[in-house]
Amino acid sequence: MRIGELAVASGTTTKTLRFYEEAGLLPAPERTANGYRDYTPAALARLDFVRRGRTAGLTLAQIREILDIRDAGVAPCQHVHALLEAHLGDLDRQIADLQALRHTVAHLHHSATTSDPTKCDTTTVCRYL
Amino acid sequence: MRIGELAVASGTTTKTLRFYEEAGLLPAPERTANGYRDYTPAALARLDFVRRGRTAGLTLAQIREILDIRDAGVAPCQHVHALLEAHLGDLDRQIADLQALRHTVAHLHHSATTSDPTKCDTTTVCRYL
DNA sequence: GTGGACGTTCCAGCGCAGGGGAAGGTCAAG
DNA sequence: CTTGACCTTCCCCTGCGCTGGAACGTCCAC
Repeated sequence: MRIGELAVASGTTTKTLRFYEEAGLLPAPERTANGYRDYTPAALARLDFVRRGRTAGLTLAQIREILDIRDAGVAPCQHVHALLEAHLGDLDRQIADLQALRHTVAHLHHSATTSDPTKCDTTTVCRYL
Repeated sequence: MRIGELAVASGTTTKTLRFYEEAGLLPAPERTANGYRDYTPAALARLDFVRRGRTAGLTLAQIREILDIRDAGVAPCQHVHALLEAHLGDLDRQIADLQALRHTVAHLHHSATTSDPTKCDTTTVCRYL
């Protein structure tokens, strides 16, 4: 399987595939006589896993950790479990932060809606912020 | 006021102040005879505005827009109002996205908690994702 | 033998908001 | 007279996940 075919099959681009190889996510494939990358179907399964990880919001570095564990012959279940737990915590924190920010902005927006613009003070640039 | 003093007074760094000047957020101040930047107290008020904008989650580019309007002698109220409204929409979208992602990750985490790790299939790297 | 669609490498840049550090000038205190 | 704390400009680096482009090789059909 050549790189272009794999790109189509995996829904990525050849650029991304070379980048993933460089980043250690995709093992360097065999080369054909002319130097072209020659992928096995395993690469497609791996890319599918990468895609699922990305969908779950994991970073490439985290996905690589999991792949490295699997490649070392160990089942990455435990690591994945811990990773997902930490990720949940991250998400909760991000959501809480964004909601707090949303409250702040909603307040600002509300005062900007109900206030009298003629009372603006030029020294503070804009009193709505 | 020298740059170091302004940095302390505004709670930023000299690096940031030069960066803001470069980015057009802070007008280039007068220079003393030896070439040092010499800030007026107005710079502090402006930095305070920048800080408030940042706290509200605005980008430096957005803050700059507001400052540019104010510097043009116009009250930026209307622009700020629209900006905040759009920002609210962005935040709502981000929060919704993160919550959807959280649901997905929570599901994955749950199956990783309740599943039997011995059933792992090596071809899919990890069935929890 | 030529065109076009593939493939290869390497280098650069995006957007965001600065940070690091070099190489040098300036000023006050000891 | 020197030390140390400031200041100046300059350019590169960070993280993240790619993307674009140049310059070149290869293969297949016509």
